[in-house]
Amino acid sequence: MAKEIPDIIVGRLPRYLGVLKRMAQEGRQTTSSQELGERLGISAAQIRKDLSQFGEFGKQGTGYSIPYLIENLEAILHVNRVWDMVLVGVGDLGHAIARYQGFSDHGLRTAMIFDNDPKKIGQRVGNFIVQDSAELAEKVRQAGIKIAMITVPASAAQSVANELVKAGVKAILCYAPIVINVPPDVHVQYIDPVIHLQRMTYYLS
Amino acid sequence: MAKEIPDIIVGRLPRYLGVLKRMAQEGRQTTSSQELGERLGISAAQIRKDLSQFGEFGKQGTGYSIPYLIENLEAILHVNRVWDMVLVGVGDLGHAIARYQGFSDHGLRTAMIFDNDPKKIGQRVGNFIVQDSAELAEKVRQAGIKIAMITVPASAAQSVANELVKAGVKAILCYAPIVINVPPDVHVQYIDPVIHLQRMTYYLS
DNA sequence: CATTGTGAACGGGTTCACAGCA
DNA sequence: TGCTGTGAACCCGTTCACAATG
Repeated sequence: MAKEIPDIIVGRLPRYLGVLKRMAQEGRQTTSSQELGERLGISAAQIRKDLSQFGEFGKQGTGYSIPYLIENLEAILHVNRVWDMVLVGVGDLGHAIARYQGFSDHGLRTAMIFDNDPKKIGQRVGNFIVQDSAELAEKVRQAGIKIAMITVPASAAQSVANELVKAGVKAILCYAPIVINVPPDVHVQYIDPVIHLQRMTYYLS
Repeated sequence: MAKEIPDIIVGRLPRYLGVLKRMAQEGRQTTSSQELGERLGISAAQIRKDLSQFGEFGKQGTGYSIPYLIENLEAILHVNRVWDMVLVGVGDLGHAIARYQGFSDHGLRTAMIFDNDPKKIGQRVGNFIVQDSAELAEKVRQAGIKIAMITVPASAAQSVANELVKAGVKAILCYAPIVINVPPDVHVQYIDPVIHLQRMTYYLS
């Protein structure tokens, strides 16, 4: 792979993959850039151009084989394997994520959960026993975990992130409503409902 | 307001507002485009240009008054009031959102919650009694609610969205991992952790 | 004949650089 | 002097349009 893929394209690939998997579940075998575009609200030309960055997956006149395209996208995104993840912060949201069933079949698996509240440590949540955050760095490094989800309060998020980086984590999904500082080789994504909601209130009278 | 503001700029405003509010809590009175940029990972020029779309909020040599800029951004985003929201789907995630304390102080308030599971209807979750989805459209319209959060399974999301649209909702935050179809005057935002995570696995060896 | 893959054209978002002002 | 606001330049992502092809 000589060429650098723009991040904005990478960001669309999981969406393509998700729609394709749903189509596969519906029993579909082939699709076209046009149909994908309609389902996603993206132009057909854009989808073709995005996919063509990684190879020639389609056939003229026929379109794309859904299983074949899924297979290739999973390989591109490195989800043709299972990534263990660590969850830090077992409040209401952490609780929900710990029990979430939607990661399997997408190359992701919650492997361990941590909290620093003595009342929570040792308790069972979903299929997990809440472990002590004090042991986070050691346990995470030992397990070779590279992906983390942070659901602690904003005030604790940066120090948790520091621990995770120390433990060798390279990708963080942060639910705390702050920007965290990490080394350039660590990727961070944010999920904050307030941001999304305020983006929409702009358009409300 | 003669000019149309690009959506990509609108999408950044809530992030500016969030950082400014945190600065205000820290007791700060003024800031600069450079400092904002460093905190957010955005160039100073971009922040100045974004803000200048809406007026001249800064002072040369001094920077921006934090309270003044907050006030203006809140007005622009229409969060200088409180928007009632409806939550549909009281699973683990809905449960967490119903109890979430992070909406207040941001112009947002969960006002009612619904589910179609007879075992959940009538139960108390947070400060709410779970109401029957069958009454959703009527209750939501009567309350004049314009914003909804959907936390039902993917298979139910579209029909819930249809009900919400019927009830006059104009903004939907969808946690179900599918694209929903709505009229062009209804805004939709999606939150799906799998999308964010797979975007990062691309960069992992 | 439908649909892909892609070079070229286009458009718009970002950065630059500096005048203007406290 | 320090920092904003902004026109101009630049760059990059998107769309267009069509040759290629099963």
